[in-house]
Formats: sequence, structure tokens, C-alpha cells
Amino acid sequence: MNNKIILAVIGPTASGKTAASIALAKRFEGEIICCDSMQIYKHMKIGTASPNESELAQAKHHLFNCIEPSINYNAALYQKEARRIIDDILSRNKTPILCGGTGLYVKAALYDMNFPTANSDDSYRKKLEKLYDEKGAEYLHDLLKEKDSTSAKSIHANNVKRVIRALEIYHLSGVKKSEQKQEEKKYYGNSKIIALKHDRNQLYGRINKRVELMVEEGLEDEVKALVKIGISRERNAMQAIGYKEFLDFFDTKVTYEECIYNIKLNSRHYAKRQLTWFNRMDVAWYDYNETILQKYMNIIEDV
RNA sequence: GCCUCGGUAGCUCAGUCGGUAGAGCAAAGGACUGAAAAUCCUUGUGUCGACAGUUCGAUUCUGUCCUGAGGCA
Repeated sequence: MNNKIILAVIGPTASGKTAASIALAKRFEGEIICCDSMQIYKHMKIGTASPNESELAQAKHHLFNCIEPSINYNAALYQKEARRIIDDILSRNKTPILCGGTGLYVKAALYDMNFPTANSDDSYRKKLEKLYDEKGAEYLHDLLKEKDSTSAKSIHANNVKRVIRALEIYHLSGVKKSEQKQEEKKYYGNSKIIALKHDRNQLYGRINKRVELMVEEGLEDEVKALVKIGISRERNAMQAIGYKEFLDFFDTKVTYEECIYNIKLNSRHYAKRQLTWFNRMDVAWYDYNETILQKYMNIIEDV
């Protein structure tokens, strides 16, 4: 029954992706691959809403909770790893099912994205960050204009991270970032992206409820434990929602109530950003409820 | 009961020496190729508490009332 289809379940945070991916895995002899920039880290199960023990037991899961948070993971590494796993699952005649909320990672795995050969260079980044502190965003942007005016046009001067990355690419490879853009075709011929849709207000309600649940389950202790093993603010993992806000609370920058409020607020903002990302992807939207999910399984059977 | 200070955008507040008003946050929309749960961009009409008076014209001045906080009895 498997003819080498690849599925992806995406949707904004708290949209019910985990349950949907498990349902699909059961139906199609699937194995689930994490497609989430934060669920990929170890020791961060509560705050990232990673699948729990009973969920993990219901299907084979890959790439969840497997990277040390001291390591700064990225999309290029993810692409390599995810494709290796997808190919392995396909070779065993099972169905790979990506599940997660990171649009860039979905695209990296399933589309023909070529990451430039230029890696990252921490010392060069630090140098540029220092320049930014001293001379401001416009100065860095002007620097980029000299070296790669096309990129400079598409990157806003205030978006310092992007400006720095574009400069870094040029610095490391001598090639302009704007010249490295590739056509975006599907990497795997037969992939389908399923996106879960909610009424906006209902989704926000789910987010608020889930944040409260995380707090009940011990999010605060989870963040404390990360701090204890030496994970600082600068680590990518610590930028996850639910973690950086508790750090502010530990540093007494905010009250406990403000901390919880900020987690909810940032989750809402995040969900909105996810939606604008998914809206321009080639995805099939499904209103969230079990019966419609059932319907979609039938559609897949036709494929 | 008296006194003082408030009542302006969903919230916190600014402002108009009288010509119907603007910030931050929220909210909405958008961008995204090695940090992506990150980073960045765009969007501000609301009986200026109510009623009356003065005025060509009041959210702005005056009066009364309603309402909130504080103080004095």
C-alpha cells in the first residue's frame, strides 16, 4: 500500500500536530520525524510540547529530543539529517511523516533548497556585532551594499542578523548571498503537506490553556535544570518561548505574572508568524477536527 | 458631607495657549536560504465621561451631573 509518499503535518503552535501525526502514522505505517527547531533539543520536553511517553510509544519517532541544547543547531544540519532519515524510512518501505512547526525546516527537507557552502564564522560574527554596537545598523547595511547590493536591497537595515549573515557568506566564500538563491522545486517527487487550521480566537484559547498546562507540569523546574547544566541565554535553545521568559523572571526583570503573560503573548505572535509562513507554502489546509482528518486519509489512499 | 487629582484608541498615558488628536503596548497584515519558537517591516477615526453655557467654532474655558482614586471630617 505504500508507494513512497512523504507526508508532513504542520500548523501553528498548539494546533494538534502531534496527535494528527500519530493518527497518520498508524494508518500508513508511518514513522514520525521531528520538524521543529526546538523539539529537536534534549531536556526541553515540557516547554516545547514534545510528544510524551505514551505518544512516543504509539509510533516510531525520529529526531525528537536528541541534540544537546549547548549545540546551536541550524537548518542546514537539519536538512542533511532529516533527508538521511527520510531516505532510510523509504528504503524500508514505510511512510515518512514530518511533524513540526518550523516552516524553514519543512522547506529545507522537502524542497530543493541549496544551502550555501559558507558555514558560520563566530569570530567574524562577533566582529560585526561589535561594529553594530559602535556604529549602528545603517553602517553594517552600507557595508553590505558595497559587497552585495542585491541582498542589501532585500534585507532591511534594521534586520541586523540577516545583514550579518549576508556579510558572513561573502566573507567566507567570496560569493554573494543573492547569487546563491536557487529555484525552489520539490526535492522529493511525491510529498504532501497537511496544515491544520483553526479559528484564530480558538487557537489563541488553546495556546493560553496549553501554557498554563506547561506551568502545571513543571516548566519552571525544566528551565532551572537547563540553567543548572550551563545553558545560557545565548544558546539557540534558550531562545525558545517559555524558556527565555522564565530567565527574565529568574533575573527579576519581570514578575511571575508578567512572565506567564509574556509566554502566552510570544506564543501568539509566534503562531501568527507561522501562519504567514505556511500561507505561502503549497499546503493542503484542513479544519481541525477528527472527522476531517479521517477524510484526508481517504484522499491519501487515492494518491 | 467637604477638598484634591483623574475620566482621551482594546490597555497605559501624552496633547490641544479654543480650529475635532498621538505615543508605547495590544491587535491585524507581511518578509524570511547555515540563529527561524530567532530576526525584521507595514498599519493609529477614537460620541477626547454626560449634559448645558460662553464662542463663528469646545475634547480644550465655565457650570451641573455621573464615575474612579486619595485626603479631611
